[in-house]
Amino acid sequence: MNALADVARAAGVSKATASRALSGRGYVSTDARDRVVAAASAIGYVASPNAASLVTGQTFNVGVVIPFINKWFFGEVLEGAERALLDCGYDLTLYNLTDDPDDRDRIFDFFLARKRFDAVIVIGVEPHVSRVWSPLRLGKPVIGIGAAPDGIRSVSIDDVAAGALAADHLLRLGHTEIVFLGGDGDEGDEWLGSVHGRRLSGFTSALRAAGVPAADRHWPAEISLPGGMDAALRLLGDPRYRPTAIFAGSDEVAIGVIIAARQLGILVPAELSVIGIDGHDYAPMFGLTTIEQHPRDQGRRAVEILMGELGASAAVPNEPGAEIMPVRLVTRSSTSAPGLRSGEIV
Amino acid sequence: MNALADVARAAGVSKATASRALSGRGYVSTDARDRVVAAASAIGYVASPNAASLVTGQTFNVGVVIPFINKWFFGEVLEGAERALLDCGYDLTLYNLTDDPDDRDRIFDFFLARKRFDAVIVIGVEPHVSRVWSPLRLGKPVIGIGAAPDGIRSVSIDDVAAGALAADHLLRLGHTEIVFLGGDGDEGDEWLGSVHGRRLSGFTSALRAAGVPAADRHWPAEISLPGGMDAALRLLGDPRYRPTAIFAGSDEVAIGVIIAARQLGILVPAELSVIGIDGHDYAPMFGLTTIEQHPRDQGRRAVEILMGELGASAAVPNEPGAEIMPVRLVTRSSTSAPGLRSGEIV
DNA sequence: CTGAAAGCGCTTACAG
DNA sequence: CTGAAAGCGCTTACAG
Repeated sequence: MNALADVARAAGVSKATASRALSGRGYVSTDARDRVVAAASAIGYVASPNAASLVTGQTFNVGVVIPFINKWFFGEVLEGAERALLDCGYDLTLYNLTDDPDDRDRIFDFFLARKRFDAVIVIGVEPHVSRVWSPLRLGKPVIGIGAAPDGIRSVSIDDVAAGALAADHLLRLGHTEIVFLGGDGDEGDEWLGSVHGRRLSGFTSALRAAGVPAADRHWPAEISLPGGMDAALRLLGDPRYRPTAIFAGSDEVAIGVIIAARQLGILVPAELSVIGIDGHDYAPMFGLTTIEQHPRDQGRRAVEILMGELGASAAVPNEPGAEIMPVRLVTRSSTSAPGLRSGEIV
Repeated sequence: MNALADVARAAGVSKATASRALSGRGYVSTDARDRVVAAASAIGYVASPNAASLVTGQTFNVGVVIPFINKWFFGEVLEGAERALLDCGYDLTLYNLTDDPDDRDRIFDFFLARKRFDAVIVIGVEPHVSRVWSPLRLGKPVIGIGAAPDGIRSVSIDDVAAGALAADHLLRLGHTEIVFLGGDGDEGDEWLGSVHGRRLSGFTSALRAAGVPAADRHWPAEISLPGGMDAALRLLGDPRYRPTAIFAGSDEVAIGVIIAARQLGILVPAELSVIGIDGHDYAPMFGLTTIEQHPRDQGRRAVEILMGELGASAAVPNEPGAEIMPVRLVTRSSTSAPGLRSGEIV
């Protein structure tokens, strides 16, 4: 029954030697190793990682918590992390965290707490979550991507700087009537600390620095293509006030804005400039100017950091710190100097 | 050290009783159970699933193989499967299968083969893969979603019927110049057995049944929004031949077509009707007529089937069979009777 | 209903 | 370089 024992017997060695030969740990003569490997493949030996984990304490398994799968940023991060983990021989166990509070408790306190993971990656979990859940109590390395609970290190872009960069691009083109589209309606402290809140705050600071009125620049929008479209239809459909430029909190929102503009007969960029954040796969086909980031790299980088820590036993686990990944302004055809406005034509 | 022993001692019972109290298996007096539960939470006991798996043979973990994460169908299936598994107390271990052959071997023969999973779900793995890899040799329940290697049961829509349904819709509107956009360029046997090949074959059969010439109706397109756009720009940009309708193999391709048409100044549906397959989240905002399916339900259903088998030890594992999920024609504004063609206006 | 004991399939000091 | 033995943290017949 004991599979390893069968291999050992067939190879004419002890279980200990068979184990060493197969795992590559410890000294084994070339001869013995060859016999063991041959016996293993002859028998069709498949290892039981559980048994090994039980004694070594290592699971070669990382838990990943993600709030969305079918949104571009999250899907890309997940692909990047999966690839990097696989390359290191690690499994990725996926938890899709919904808004349901019971769900959160179950994932955080039950699934993640069990001794099944060497480390945990939390994607897009906002700082304020630390009020109800501290990953530190898991007692294992944790890292956030995009955002992270307070006190947990993270890999992300500088959202404040990205917001300012987008604002600067529009200001430099001569826009002053700019609206930020994205995130919740309430600008409570929690929201201001979130990814989209930080993008807004960078944007607002840049406006102020340029001497442009910065109040009431925020229109809420669900962070998705339909969400961007809906918000833009409401915003642009109101003839009393129409901005000359929109800064969308994500490319998905920005593309929704462009589609809404087309539907309303508003020319982009002549009558409306649109800039996003992401570097979405679809950005080129819509000519979208954007602040480009590389979520796959963020996923990969987070795994690298985790691996460094898991390998070097001397390292301090969960040393706080934020790894800032680069962004870049990519100018396409959705932004230009403010031109004619339909209101003025009519 | 032995965590369960600590709990047992604190509760004044044996490890056996503590185990029974915590797992809910076997008889335990209410009194003992309460003491054990109290002791466990006082100590902060966290179970080691590995140890339990080692003796029971159950891992409460399902391996999921998926070729893409950031495509709508696949993301939805994954969300549906994840939710269903979580509700059953199962973990989902994710493997993103790329085109790299080394990758395939590693995932199929190493990662999936280990005794870490109670069952395996393969998403969108085409029939011909069975020539190089048979899931049956895993010796555990396997199920496919969307497609499945030969000999493996699956949950999917009837792609042939869906293709015919789309064709019938266009034929009924009066179209005869119809092109199918999707899938590879080569129509080899392998491809014809794939999801998009089956959609094409249903489409072709329907044309023939209606007495409409069915040869050379297939234009290759990468299955994505940019892929649909590129293919449509080439197809529609050639003035020598322009169909009055396009049947896209997926909604992503269809939306790409609509965007290409806009860019070329071709009116949809007046000059070009477009129909897709999926029921993508973005379909409504583009007014896309489509054959709607529900990938989340497919993910959920596959988990149900697996759970039924894992629960009932009497059940025959891997009994072949295809579970067909319903589709529905959803008519929106992207299809109409064929009207004026730009070529004719000029 | 409860406990002592064996054992799940491995790995790892330890002694040789 | 190799093997006998102990043990990782649980569960499960078995006998009571």
